Amino acid sequence: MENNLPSQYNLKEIEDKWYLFWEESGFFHSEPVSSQKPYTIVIPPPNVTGVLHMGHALNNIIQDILIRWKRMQGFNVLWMPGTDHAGIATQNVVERELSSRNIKRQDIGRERFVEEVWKWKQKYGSTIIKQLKKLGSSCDWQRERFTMDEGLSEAVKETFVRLYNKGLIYKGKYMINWCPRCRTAIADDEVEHEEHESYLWHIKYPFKENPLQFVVVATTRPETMLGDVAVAVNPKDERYRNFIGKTLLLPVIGRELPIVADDFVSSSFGTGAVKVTPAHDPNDFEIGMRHNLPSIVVMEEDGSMNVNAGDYNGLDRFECRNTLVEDLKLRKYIDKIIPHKHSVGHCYRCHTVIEPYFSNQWFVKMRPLADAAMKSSANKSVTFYPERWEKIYLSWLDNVKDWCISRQIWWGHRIPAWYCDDCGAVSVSTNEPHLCTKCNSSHLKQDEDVLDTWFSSALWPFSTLGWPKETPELNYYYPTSTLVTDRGIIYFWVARMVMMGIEMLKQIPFSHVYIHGTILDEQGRKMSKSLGNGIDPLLMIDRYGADAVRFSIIILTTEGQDIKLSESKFEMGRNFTNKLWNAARFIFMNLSEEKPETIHYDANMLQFEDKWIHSCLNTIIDECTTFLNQYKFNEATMKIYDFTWHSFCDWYLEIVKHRLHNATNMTDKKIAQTTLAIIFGKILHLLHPIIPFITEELWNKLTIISKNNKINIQFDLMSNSLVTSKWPKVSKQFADDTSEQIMLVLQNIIRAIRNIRSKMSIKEKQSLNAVISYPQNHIYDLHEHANLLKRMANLEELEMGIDLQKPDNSASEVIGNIQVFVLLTSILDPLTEKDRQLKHLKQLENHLTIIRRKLNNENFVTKAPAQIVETEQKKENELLQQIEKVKHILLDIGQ
RNA sequence: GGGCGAUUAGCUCAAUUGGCUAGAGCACUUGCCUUACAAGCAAGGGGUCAUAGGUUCGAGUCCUAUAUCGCCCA
Repeated sequence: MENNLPSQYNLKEIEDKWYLFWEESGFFHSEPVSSQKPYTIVIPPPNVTGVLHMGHALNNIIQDILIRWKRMQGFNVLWMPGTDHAGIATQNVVERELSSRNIKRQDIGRERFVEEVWKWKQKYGSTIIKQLKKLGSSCDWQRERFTMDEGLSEAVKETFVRLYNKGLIYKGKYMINWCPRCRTAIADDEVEHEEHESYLWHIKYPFKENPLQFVVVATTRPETMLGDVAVAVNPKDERYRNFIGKTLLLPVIGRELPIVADDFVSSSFGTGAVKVTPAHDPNDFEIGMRHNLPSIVVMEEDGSMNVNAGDYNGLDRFECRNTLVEDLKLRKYIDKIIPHKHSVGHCYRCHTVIEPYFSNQWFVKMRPLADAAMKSSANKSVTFYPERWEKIYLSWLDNVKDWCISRQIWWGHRIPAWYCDDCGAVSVSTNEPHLCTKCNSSHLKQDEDVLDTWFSSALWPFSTLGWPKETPELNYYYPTSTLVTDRGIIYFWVARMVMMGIEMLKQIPFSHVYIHGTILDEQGRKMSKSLGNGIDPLLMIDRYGADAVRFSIIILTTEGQDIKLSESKFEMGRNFTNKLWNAARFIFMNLSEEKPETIHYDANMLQFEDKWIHSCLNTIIDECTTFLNQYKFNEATMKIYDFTWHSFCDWYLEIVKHRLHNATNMTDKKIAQTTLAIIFGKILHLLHPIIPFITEELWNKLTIISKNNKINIQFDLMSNSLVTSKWPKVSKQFADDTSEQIMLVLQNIIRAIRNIRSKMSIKEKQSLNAVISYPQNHIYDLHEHANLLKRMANLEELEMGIDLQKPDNSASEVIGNIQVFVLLTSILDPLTEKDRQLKHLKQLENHLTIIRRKLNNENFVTKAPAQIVETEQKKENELLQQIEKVKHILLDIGQ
């Protein structure tokens, strides 16, 4: 076994090797075991067209940490992976690919097109899955699911039919959001609103009876006027009261338009008179309904004007706007044009301007579903972390409108509704019906449309477990434990899963929802393809290693706060993994013996520093576990980081070096070696959920070296993998407050001496003589630690005693009630020393002022808790003593 | 227009829910290639906690305004 590692950590082969081993060992696979408690996470399924970006990375790192940690805690862990079919996005991708071969989907027809998509999926669909593996994600890949799988498609049909039969799904002609580029309807929340600088066109509509008189209407979308059927005013508006019921003529077209009164019209917007275009505006649609007005559709599905647009037939909607406005200007119908800022809806898939469109679509009736979901929040069966997201989720549920679920595309779950050619009846069924349920005709045609992808995603927590079949998995793993996601899909996905879970299974789909932050670029902008400001996680993995990427990301992740990321941030993770690697190098080098002997590792045989590091470890295990329970990933990580680097490496390793290198007592050497191995082993355990690869590599080396050298590292289970090993537990026998406090004093003394060295420009290699004086009542016996102090501060001679005098020509330091004097004779620079002491004095006096300000305040002494007052008084006392000592030293220098 | 979040060291962020002299990482200064690690070690410097009021014995933390930035909804 090689005990010499290279001095720099080389990750590449290690990561692939271990991932393969874990997968082949079946560590990630879970089967229902009734005697064991499950812990389940369903992955937010990435788009099958997707490529891993930083958002995915963060999302999956968090899930993997939870999963690996719970697995180590002994839960039967299932992380259910998979992808969704991303109807519009995938169809777009395949259409684009076909068009490069000069093929339109209409050319090859629906069936062949869908075949092409499946072919594409077979070829490229696993890209993101492979990337998730690179990240180290410990998903149960044997259970990988896809929303278009047969089973999941059954779930979709079953849900549709049940909701339809219950009256919760209906079809009808309503105003929907139409994307002229994707040529499909989309849901309300798939529309992204943006502020646009545009104009408000004031247009004169002449009276039929007197064409020289006008009503001026203001509009932001003049091209829609071609579909106008009325002009509306507020009934309370004095300016127009007399015009109500009169008729106007639509400019250019000449259509007759009644003037109607409607409360909805705001008198303060524009002129207070608005054109009414029921087929192209949701508010106008409502007005149209109230006044029994017709709807005139003036556009085609691709956003071009249709025959109803008269001379403008065939023009694109924006071209039409320009031409029409020019015509209106020529014919003197424009009153004025004023700049106007307003919000314009865009398709969230392709960013095309959305057209409100009057269309026949399928809808889910949301009110009853949303009410049930709101109830589950009220009784705390679904909890959000951080909790503020609950309010946002609830307000969406509270205001939700019916959900348009039909999409005019080919890739997706085809709506299980059949229309009878003969009687027109609709049959809705999970199986294809052969006869019309109403007239028994066999001339049936299935609905052409497919369902919104989110409809199938909403079923993900149970469709992946086999529903609608009553599978053992469904019984065992549902409801799942935690859902981890970004705030961006609280409405799209989280809310809909809760609604569907409650409706279909009468049980919430998960009890915790953890909402993490969004990854932004250095300037705080969202990362996007169009801005080109994204950081590719795979490139980062390649450069820094998956562990470094995971570590860096997670240490930046604070309680749902957004994360500004730049490549340099990954250096932190790289540096830490390198540090860990080198600590291992040192340890492994020092564990080997020519003739290893077995000893009994007994708490009574431990040296001071051994007890100290054990005690610190105990605290860290406790804190780390608590923070993970609270989803405070960065705090947990910081704690282990700090312990590993600044307690274990900076102090413990340095202190035990002499026991390893210049050992006279072989048993004591073995104690040091065993402590090293035990503590380091626990560190690897604690770090494993965060940085699984390097910890696994080092753990395996550690166990082998320990075995070969008869070092009993005392783990319950000498597991061959950290994946299946046990999460460390606090052991009370090692709790040792006293050692921790003494070490703090020793560290302060050592730092003081090193500081003197530095200020007096004395080389580290030059050993010094020192005197330590402490008061009669000092609680710790420092004599025991003389050797430790001598080695760590590089002292030749060290004298210790009660109330010792300051030797001549010495630099001093006051540390609480202890005084350290470093003998410098010829090297002492009195001016430097005087500066040091004056500075220290000033610090102490400033502090004293602050304390006294409190203590002199009668209200503080009487009203603050006694404990607080007491500590302040204690501080005052200590400060006074220290100040006195420093003054004394200054006096001495002065002489 | 409504809601939420942010504003703390040059930069990126913490601060255990009101109580040690506000802490890290990076950057910076000084000295070290000390046989684990220069991706490192040792010692340092650096903050009017956005602004203005208020509550309190005590405020970075709670309340009320204001400013700036970001996100969501309409």
